[in-house]
Amino acid sequence: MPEHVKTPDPARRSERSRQAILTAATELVSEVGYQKLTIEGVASRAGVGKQTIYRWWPDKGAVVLDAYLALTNADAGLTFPTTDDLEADLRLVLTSTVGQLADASFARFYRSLLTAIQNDEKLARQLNERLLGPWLEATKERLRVAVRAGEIADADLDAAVDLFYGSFYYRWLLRTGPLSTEYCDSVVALLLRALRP
Amino acid sequence: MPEHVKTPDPARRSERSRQAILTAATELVSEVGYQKLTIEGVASRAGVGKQTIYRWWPDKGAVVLDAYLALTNADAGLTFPTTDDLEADLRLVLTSTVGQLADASFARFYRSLLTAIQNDEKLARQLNERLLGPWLEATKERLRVAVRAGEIADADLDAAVDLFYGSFYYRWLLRTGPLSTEYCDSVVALLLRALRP
Amino acid sequence: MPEHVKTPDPARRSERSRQAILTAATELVSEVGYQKLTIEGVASRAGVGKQTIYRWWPDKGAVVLDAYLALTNADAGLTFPTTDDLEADLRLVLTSTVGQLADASFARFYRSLLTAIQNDEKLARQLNERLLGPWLEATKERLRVAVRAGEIADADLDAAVDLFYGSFYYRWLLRTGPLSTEYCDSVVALLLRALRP
Amino acid sequence: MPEHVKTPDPARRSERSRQAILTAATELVSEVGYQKLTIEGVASRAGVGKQTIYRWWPDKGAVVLDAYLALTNADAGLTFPTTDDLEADLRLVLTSTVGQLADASFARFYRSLLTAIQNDEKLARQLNERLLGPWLEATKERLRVAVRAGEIADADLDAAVDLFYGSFYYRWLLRTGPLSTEYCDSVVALLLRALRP
DNA sequence: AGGTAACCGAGACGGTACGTCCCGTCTTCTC
DNA sequence: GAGAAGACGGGACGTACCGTCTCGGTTACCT
Repeated sequence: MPEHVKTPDPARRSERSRQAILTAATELVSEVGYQKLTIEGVASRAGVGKQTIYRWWPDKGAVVLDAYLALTNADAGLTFPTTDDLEADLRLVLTSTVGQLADASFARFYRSLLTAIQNDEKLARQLNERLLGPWLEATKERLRVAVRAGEIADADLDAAVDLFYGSFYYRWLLRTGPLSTEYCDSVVALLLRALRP
Repeated sequence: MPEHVKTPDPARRSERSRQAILTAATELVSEVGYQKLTIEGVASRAGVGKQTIYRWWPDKGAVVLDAYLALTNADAGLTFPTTDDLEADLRLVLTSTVGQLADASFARFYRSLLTAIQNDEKLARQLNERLLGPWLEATKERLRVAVRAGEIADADLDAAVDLFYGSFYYRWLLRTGPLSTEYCDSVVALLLRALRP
Repeated sequence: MPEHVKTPDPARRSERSRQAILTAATELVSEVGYQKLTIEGVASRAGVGKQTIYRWWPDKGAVVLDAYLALTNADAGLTFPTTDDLEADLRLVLTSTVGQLADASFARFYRSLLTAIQNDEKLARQLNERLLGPWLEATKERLRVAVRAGEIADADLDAAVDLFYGSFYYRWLLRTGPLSTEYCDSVVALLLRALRP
Repeated sequence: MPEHVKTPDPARRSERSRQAILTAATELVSEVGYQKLTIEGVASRAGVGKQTIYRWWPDKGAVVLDAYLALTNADAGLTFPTTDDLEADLRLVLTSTVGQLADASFARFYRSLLTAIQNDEKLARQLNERLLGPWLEATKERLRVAVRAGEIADADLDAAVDLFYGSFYYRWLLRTGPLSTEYCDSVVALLLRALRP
């Protein structure tokens, strides 16, 4: 497997350029959306040659993912709220997500990301590994705590977290209805009924 | 307000061309995906001038939506399975969807459509009016039947159908896990627990 | 020989664009020279898409050749001066060429053209057919008139015209010395000595 | 006028690199021609950093000139054939040049060089000083010998050598006709007629 | 003999232009 | 007047090189 693709040397990478590119991508995805975002636009706004982008990222999806992760500090640890009130914890997670998505530019950004993974399995895998997976695991861990406390039944937690987040994202992505606090309450209520011992 | 936009006369529209365009779009979206599908490609494959497409559709999203609707005969009535076994009915709906999505080219097509609506609110509205909305309503109607039969509690049905479909689409769109019959069973089981009287 | 290269239809060609392109090329080659002339620059100055250039010309050499021919009206007939004084006729041809080359922008243009043919045999052939060949033939014809009049010997006229023009272009292209009226006189004098009966 | 351009120290120059660069340039100009030769290509083939080229040569024209001079050992003395037969001497010079140009890779090289000087006056001057000038002078000296011997008239020798070489290069550079032994004979014959006492 | 300045290979960088693809509009000719 | 065909001005693609720069490493001179 010779692979003559001449991979660049990360040690020599310009941190200044990397930052400028991620910042430019973040701004542009908020301003014009993912589809209309162009590599040329990012390069120009970042004051960077196009090649510098192509050298380190395979396509614009990868740039946008990195920009999103940088923005949300995703690689830093994330913790699921864990008080002694399961219902309140679940409600908090949904309502704070509603709060984030109320910011139109964040919403556009996140929607872009989820659009991008539809056409790029590699990107989807990365998103899962670095963002969704850990978060789903944290959610399941919170539920396991509740199971051990006897608050909920020992059900199929994989399906449970899908019900939890899925109902929510379903509305948002397919735009079948508005997201509201009441809606969050309904979802949490139904989920807890499904999981009651 | 005269509006000089010179709208074409639908009476003179060529049915032959319309069909050819929808067929070409269907094939191409299966072959190359939504992002790489081009209006020029559709026109060429359909043996049609580009103007004929632009005359009748505003953009490629609308073409793909029409192609999808034509393919699934969506405008023809759709009926939710309604036997005397609610659990079986729900399970049937999910498993038959799993069956459809197992066809890679259909999956690609459907995924394309959902990608397209992320960047086009008008398209999202149309999809809701012509496809998702009626189907969600049919689902709720099935649940209302069960409520009247005393099989399930009189819960927030809007949230309930979101749990039902959402968990499913969440997995599929975000690629967080595989779709399987067992998974369908789990979702239905949890939903019924949430709705039991 | 199927040849699926999709050749464009000359009947639909935009004359306005063609003119704009040739004009822009003429100006740019005078301003910046052949090497620094870019297709993008020509397109931009002409207010034309790049594809419109690539559709009708294979490369910038061909554009520059056409621009030169349009400038010099070369396709219109050209006549070699033919009075009853051979020496004056020959001298006139050289001195008027000196005059043309004194215009720096014309000189740059012509030099560009001759540069271009060094790396493009096809272009060289076209230049010969449309410009150099007819002119060399006209020169030989003038000499044949003189032969018939008994003014000069019946020598190898091909070599004779090469001596005539070659000495001249040799100086100019290789920059071994300046072009002057006296130099023209010397060349004509030597040539006539070589050809005297 | 301090001039802070930091000129490199020729004493420390790597002879190995210099040779490798000239060799690589020679090969590449033969293989791909002057236009398609790139500094990066030369550096890569020579196993040399680009900076090492830019440090010692201003541009690729200069590299190619040096490569040509190294190839032809031009800086070593060159002598014009001087027997007691002027006609044979002249004929020998032309026919041996024909011989050299029959080598396609040499021809491409030489043509490249002459292309390069069209867009670079400084290079043209260097070529004249180091190659063309001495050779034209040697030719004129041979003719002066003939003048002193009474073999030819005391004409304008500058113009005479231009006739001699010009006719030849005119054909070759402008590709108006083939170079052959007969052609050489014709040129020499005409020149001698022009110069006969 | 050790220190240091310069050349060297390598190659990342901000750029420019390449030649191609497709956009959405416009024009021409046919049915 | 709708439609097939496709030229047009334009914008972005991903690639190739430009000429500059920065980075260790390796000489070669100079204390």
